[in-house]
Amino acid sequence: MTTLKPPRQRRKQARPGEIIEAALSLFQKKGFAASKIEDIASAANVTKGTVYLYFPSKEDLFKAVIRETIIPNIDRLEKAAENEQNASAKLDIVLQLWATGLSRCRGSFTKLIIAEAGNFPDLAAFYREEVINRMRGLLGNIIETGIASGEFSPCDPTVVVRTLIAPILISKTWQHTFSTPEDPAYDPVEMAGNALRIVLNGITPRTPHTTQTTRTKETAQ
Amino acid sequence: MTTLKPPRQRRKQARPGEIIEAALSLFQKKGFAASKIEDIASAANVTKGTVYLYFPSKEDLFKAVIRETIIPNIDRLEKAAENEQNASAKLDIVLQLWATGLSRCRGSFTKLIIAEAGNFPDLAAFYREEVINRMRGLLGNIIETGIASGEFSPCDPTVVVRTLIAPILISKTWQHTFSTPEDPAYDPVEMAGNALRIVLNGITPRTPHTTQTTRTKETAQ
Amino acid sequence: MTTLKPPRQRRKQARPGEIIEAALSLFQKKGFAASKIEDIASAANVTKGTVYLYFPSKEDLFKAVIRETIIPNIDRLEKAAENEQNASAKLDIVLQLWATGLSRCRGSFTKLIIAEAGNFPDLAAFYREEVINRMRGLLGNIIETGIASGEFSPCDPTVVVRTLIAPILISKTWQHTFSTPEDPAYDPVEMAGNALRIVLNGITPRTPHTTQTTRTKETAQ
Amino acid sequence: MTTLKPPRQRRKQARPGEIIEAALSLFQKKGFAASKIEDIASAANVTKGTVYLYFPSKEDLFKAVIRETIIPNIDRLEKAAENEQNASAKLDIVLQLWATGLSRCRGSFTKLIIAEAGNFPDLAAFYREEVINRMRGLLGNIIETGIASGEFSPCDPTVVVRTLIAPILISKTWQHTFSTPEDPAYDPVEMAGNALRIVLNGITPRTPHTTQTTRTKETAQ
DNA sequence: AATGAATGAGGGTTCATTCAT
DNA sequence: TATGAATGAACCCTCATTCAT
Repeated sequence: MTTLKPPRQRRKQARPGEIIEAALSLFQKKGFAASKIEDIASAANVTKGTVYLYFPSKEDLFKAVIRETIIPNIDRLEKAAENEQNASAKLDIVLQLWATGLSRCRGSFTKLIIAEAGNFPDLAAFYREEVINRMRGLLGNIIETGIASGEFSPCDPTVVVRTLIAPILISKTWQHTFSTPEDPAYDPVEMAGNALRIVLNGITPRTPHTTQTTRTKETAQ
Repeated sequence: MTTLKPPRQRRKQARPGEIIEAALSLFQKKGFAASKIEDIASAANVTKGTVYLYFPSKEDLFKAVIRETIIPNIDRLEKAAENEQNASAKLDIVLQLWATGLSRCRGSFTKLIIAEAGNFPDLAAFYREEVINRMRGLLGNIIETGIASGEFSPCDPTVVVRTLIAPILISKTWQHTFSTPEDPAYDPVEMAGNALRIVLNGITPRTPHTTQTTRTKETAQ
Repeated sequence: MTTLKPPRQRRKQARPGEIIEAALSLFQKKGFAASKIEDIASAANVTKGTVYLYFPSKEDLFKAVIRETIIPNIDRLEKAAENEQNASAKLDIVLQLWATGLSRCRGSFTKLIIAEAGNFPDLAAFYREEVINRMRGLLGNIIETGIASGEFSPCDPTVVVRTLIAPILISKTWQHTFSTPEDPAYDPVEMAGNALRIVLNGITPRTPHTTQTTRTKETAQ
Repeated sequence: MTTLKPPRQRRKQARPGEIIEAALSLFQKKGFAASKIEDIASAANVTKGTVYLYFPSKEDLFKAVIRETIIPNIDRLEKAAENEQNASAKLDIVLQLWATGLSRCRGSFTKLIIAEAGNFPDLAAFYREEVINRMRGLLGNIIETGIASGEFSPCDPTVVVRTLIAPILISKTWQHTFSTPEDPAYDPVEMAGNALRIVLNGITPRTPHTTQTTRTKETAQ
């Protein structure tokens, strides 16, 4: 088994991955400019020089971090959607999986990308193509299917997609920007559930003269 | 007439404003840390030293930018809400005005704050107190009023507020992060209208056989 | 009377003097490098530009301060010595007057000169000639007179002079260097009295028939 | 042998010492504020950055200089005093050793501290505690012992200590402030001997019938 | 004669990058 | 392959000096 290899050997193979992981963590926590190569190195249990052995510059390391880390996740969401029958259920599973992934992640990738997009325009473009647009397409298709089947009212899918995505992204981003012990951010998973419910049903009472009954009972997560 | 004043005098009056404007632009374009005082200065057609003539430090300059740029807008929103009768109208006017302000603004403060919060906690705290919390309170109160009057279904105002705010913030943030000429971001004003409509009504058909009618017609900007 | 002149007029004449006085005060308090032209200016109730009207540079202002301030004092000491009869009395009056002058002065000139001698060698030379050497000569002559008349033991006047001067200079300098509320420096006047007493008892012949023995022989270097 | 070690290694060990030596020299020559880190660095044959590799700030470098240079000397003085029998001999050995140390030292710390105390109170306090107060205590204890044993006349030890210390400090300070080739300062060692002799004869009880003879003739320089 | 807005060289400090070992 | 000592460009900020008014 690989785990039985002598540590030194394992290390050699694993070095670049360990450095990327350490860099990811630091970039998420502090942003690109504020993450020092030396700190990344010591988080990966190597020294400064070693980082430069594998990555020609800090910027290249940053790009490697982005490329290695995000893309694999989207594939899973697409698979999951296919297994559901109706549009609501598809929306639900995609949003839940996505939010759960975000929630488990210690830092915020979105935040990082937002922060550095100005300084790394090509990275932002890469992220838009590979992540944002794929997510938009996935959710947009589900909405369109729902409209076609009468499950949803006629509406602009693009708008709905953005209204669904935004609270989740914001909740995760907020968590690393403004949350304090007294005023914690919502968890992305919770926020995803709430957002989907509101978007599906709205907050205006359905029947004009009916007392609003059970509507919000599902709110409980 | 002011244009007849000697240039030196005119400058003296105008300098702080010019510097704030230049700083706003650069901060939004590159973030706080990555904006060099020297670049801000030359964007304002002065030299480094002049910036320090009016602002004791880079951080103070940043706070001045927020104070001059954002806070006055929030005061206006609070006034506007008071003039409306029902909760929907209040929400509508507040969101429209807010989004219009954002739309006119060349950059995105939210993006800036998100980007720099980790490294400059003071700035983030200042912004949370002076901007975020005031917006949350304003919208939250409107929602509560609406619930009390039966205009809205019982729901958690905090959640609704975040669901309303998020798309607007995201649309503005996106605009400075990912938008390209071919794939422009939604304008905040448009997004605000859409988000309010969706949140008020939801996307699930109301009466099984009713056509969804005119509600969305004002959507077009 | 001059005090009846309109203030504006008086000011104009007095400007350079007022600036020199303010500069003296600040230089003594903070040293040359740490005294800002702007502070000197506002201590003299003028603005920065005005200082440059009278003194071409900070360094020139410093030199003017030295030249205008110290020299007049030495003349008085020489006069005072002439009025006393024996050498002890001359020493006493000179040291007391000198120490009193130092004591009244808020800062320490000696300290200032010591501090800046390295950066202003020509000023140090000027001070050595005009102040130090004149003081040494004055005191040295008194000692020599005293030796000649039998009032003092035969000794090297130069050494005695330095032993007399040092504690006074140090006391004043210390006051601006190390003294704290709990551990205040001696006043120069007090120190001068003590030093003279100790030195006099050392060089004044005792009773003619006592043998002073070997006590200090090991002292020789 | 150490000289065979690869230069890089040797350097690593030697760097801090080389930097301290360079700093000592520059601090003494130009004072603390006027010594640029870059100049210190190039005097030690390194660059600015290297100085910060070993010392976190200019002020810390200064403290290190004092610690390495002065404090070890005081320890030696205290040891030396313990080995002598009577108070005069203790004073003699302490002053001689101290003055010899000062004499060998190329610059004057006292001068440096006097010059910078106002602007860097921390440094002055550090020096007062670690150097001045220890010297005062050491000498003061010896005087008190001598008074108790009848070796000295009753007197104020504090005053005597200051009268003893002052000429030595001044001679060293003068050397770096006013001395010229034609008018050199007394060497601290010589000054210490002279001061001790003068002070001892003042505070040592005489015998009524001894003639004070030629004792001080060797004093002549 | 006086002002004070504006300048810009320069200092302390940080940190990505290099390179001898 | 890995190290870590050394570098030097760049940033924030200060302040002596200038000059239009």
